[in-house]
Amino acid sequence: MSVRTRFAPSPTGFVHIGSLRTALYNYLFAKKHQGQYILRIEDTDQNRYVEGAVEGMIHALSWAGVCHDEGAVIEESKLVQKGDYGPYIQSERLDIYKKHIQQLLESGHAYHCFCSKDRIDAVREEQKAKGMLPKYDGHCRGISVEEAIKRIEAGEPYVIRLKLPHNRDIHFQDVVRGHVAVNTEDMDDQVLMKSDGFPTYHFAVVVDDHLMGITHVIRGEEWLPSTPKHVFTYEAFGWKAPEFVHLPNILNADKKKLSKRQGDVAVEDFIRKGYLPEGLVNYIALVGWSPEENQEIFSMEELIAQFSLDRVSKSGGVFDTDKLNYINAHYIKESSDERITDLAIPHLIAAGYITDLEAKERYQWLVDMVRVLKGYLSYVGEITQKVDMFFKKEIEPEDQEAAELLKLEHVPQLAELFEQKVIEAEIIDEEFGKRVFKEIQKETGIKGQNLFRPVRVLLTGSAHGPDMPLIIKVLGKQNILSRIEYVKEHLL
RNA sequence: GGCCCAUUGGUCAAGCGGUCAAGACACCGCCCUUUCACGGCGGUAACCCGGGUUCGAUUCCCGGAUGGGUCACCA
Repeated sequence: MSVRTRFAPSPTGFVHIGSLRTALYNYLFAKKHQGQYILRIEDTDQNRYVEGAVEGMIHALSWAGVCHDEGAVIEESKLVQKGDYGPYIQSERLDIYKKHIQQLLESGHAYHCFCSKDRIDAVREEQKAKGMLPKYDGHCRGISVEEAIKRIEAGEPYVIRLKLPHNRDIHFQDVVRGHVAVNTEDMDDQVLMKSDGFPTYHFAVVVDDHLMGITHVIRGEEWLPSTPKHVFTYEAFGWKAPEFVHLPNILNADKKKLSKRQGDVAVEDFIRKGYLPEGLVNYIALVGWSPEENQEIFSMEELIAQFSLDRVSKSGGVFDTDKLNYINAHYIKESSDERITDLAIPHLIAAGYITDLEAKERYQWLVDMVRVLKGYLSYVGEITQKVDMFFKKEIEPEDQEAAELLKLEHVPQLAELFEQKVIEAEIIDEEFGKRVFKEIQKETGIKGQNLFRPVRVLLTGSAHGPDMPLIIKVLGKQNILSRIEYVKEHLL
């Protein structure tokens, strides 16, 4: 039987970085085994409906290159469903759940519960006060189907609960944790169908995973404690349970579950900042999984080829932005100048450096600038912090070091001579930069750091930065001349 | 608190009874470079604590400690 995996998010608005990894592992495992990877939307909580969330999530996932074979997809900007096991949106499967809950009711594995919220709360309070595990007390367990029907017809609200046997150990094998057993006394008669007619997660996952032929349930470790309920439900249906694979959490620097308070957790945040999909995916693949060989940089194809569930870690890993940056910087360096330029333009516009129109008119110039800066970026959005030297009109020494360089006694002479060379130049390209330094050196005897560094400050205000000839080329004649004029007038 | 899970350098992690305990990020130093990055080379730095089992435990077992997860008509 071919492998079928699924990523089943609840459409609450964005894709958490941990969810991306879950989706990725599902995808990698399926592809590795020539199987299918499915996207199912778990929208059984009507109170949590968020407009456009599904579209947003699909967008983020496809940005990352984690593409599903079946499920909700966007075609011609419309949300449609693809595959033979649909619908893939749980709110469209209500009749399926109704049919299946009936089966459990008939087999005695589930029962109607008419307890009010108040009663249940009171029971739980009392249990807590006594130091007991708060759980449903089984008040309605004994209600017969006939009585239940009567009460339902009378309009009483109800839920349907799973009827757990007493004191029984539920066993299952988790692919990453191994054997796990939980006693039913430590479990609750979980609500399967809510009073609004929607299934709970615990019921819908089991029904859907079975009906959709899912062979491997790969999900976050927060589901580990509720897996016994699912296992029991499979059993109640007489179904074969899939393999369970519970992934360790991704943590904050303080080792707590990655949360919004402490920085970026949504893949949308990383897209916005200008991370490349290859970078994020490559990094995230490495938190919770390690390859056999000492490899760090992986394309999606390589990940697919090398991925294996038995190399998934058992314990949570801290999300390390430094390492993400390192990997992302690698991909930025490998990318074409045009690609990075295209990504950089919105940032440059937002920062007010260029307008929409200029982005088009001066595109080639922007590409040249990006070529100079590319090697300095961890993520594309960072470019707005590095680009000032190409846009500013007034050169002021950036720091003490730059100011000192400008005070050297040969600087006026240097400025004069450099300006002259630029005025005479036909074209200002990289070669010009290289040549002019040689000429000045020959004519004046000024050389090495004494030559390059003051010129750098003269032109950029900074004592450090990218290769001078490159900067000279990007700056161009007019810029260089006006900058030297400014410095001569104000600073020398 | 009950239950479940985990524990190798600051971080990600390899290791699967005998190793000088890999590698990467970060950090430090050197080289390259007019400078800063990049790159290259090198360095600092770890098996949570007790008991067992064994000729021998980071590796296996049991306790403890610590951390995390979970205890909803949310997923």
